[in-house]
Amino acid sequence: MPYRIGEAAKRAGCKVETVRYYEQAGLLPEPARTEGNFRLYSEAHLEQLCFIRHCRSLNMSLEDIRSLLELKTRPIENCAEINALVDEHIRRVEEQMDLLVQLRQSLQELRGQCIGPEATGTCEIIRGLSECECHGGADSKV
Amino acid sequence: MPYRIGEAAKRAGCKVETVRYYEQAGLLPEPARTEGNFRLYSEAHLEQLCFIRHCRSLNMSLEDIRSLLELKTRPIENCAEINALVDEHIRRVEEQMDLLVQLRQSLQELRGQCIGPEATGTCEIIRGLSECECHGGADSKV
DNA sequence: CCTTGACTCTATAGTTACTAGAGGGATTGT
DNA sequence: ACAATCCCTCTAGTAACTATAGAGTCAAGG
Repeated sequence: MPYRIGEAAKRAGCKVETVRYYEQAGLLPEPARTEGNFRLYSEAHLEQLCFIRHCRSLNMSLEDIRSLLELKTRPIENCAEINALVDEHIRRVEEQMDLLVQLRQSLQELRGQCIGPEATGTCEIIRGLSECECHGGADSKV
Repeated sequence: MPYRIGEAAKRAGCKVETVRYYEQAGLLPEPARTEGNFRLYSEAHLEQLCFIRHCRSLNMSLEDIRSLLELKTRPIENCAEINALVDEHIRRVEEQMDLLVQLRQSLQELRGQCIGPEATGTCEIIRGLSECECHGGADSKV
C-alpha cells in the first residue's frame, strides 16, 4: 500500500525531484523509509501531494500553499481566511491579466508601425523601440 | 557629455546594478573608464540602454533583446525577421492571456463552491482543492 | 552467485532577470 | 582634513523547479 517516490510522483503527475523538493520546502512531511533508505509514502501523503499539485495548477505560490495547508487543519474555523486567500489570488491573476492586455496593446501598436522597409528607409519597429527622451537626439555609434 | 553609471541608470529608469548586469550579460558593450576606473557611457550607450529598457517594458526576454540588437544593425534587410520576432512575442503574450483566463475561471468556480462553513461541515474550497483520483478514497492522516 | 537494469539516494549547480550586500576605492563639497 | 556620496568587484539571494554526478538498493535472469 505505501508508495515509493516514483509511483507517488507518477500518480500526482509530477517529477520525482519535485516531490523531494516539496519535502525540502516543508510542504510535505518526511515520509517513512525502507531499510534501504527509500521514501515510503502513505495514502495521506499522496493526498497532500495531490493537494499541492492542484494548488500549483492554479498557479498558487508555495507560500500560499503553505498557508492553505496550515488553514486546512481547521477548515471550518478558517473558512473565511481560506476564502480571503483565494480572493487575493484571483485578484493577482486579474492584475496580471490587465497587464497583459496593456502589453498586447503596446505590442500591436508597435507591430502596426511597420509599413515595409522601403517606405522610410529604416525599420519602423526598431525606431519605435528606440524612441526615448532620456538621451540626446544625435545619431551616434556605440 | 559622457555619463557615469548612476546618471545613465537614472535616465534609463533602472538601477545601477541593472546596468552592470546588462553589460555582463553582453547586451551593453563595455564602456570607457575614467582614471579612477569609473564607467563612462556615451550617448550611444545610453540609447542602447534605453532600447533595452523599452524592450523589457514590453516583457521581452534578454535573449529576444540580444537578437533584436543584432538585427538592428541592418534594420532594412532584417525587417522581416524583426517583425517575426515581435509577432512571436505577441503570440506568447496571447498564450499567457489565454492561460490566465482559464485560471481565473477555475479559481472562480472554486471560490463559488463556498456556501458557508455551516452547510456541509467542512470548507468546500479545501474539498475542491483535495479532489483527485490519484489516491485511495479513505480519509487518512499524514 | 553474479550481473544487469531500473529505481532510489544525497548533494550541487543551473535556469531568469535582476537585487542586495560586503568590503573596499574615488570624488566631491565644506 | 574629513564626511558624504558615488563607484568598484565579487558573491549570494530570489521562485520553483530541473538536471546532472556519483553512489547505493533491489528484483529478475543466467
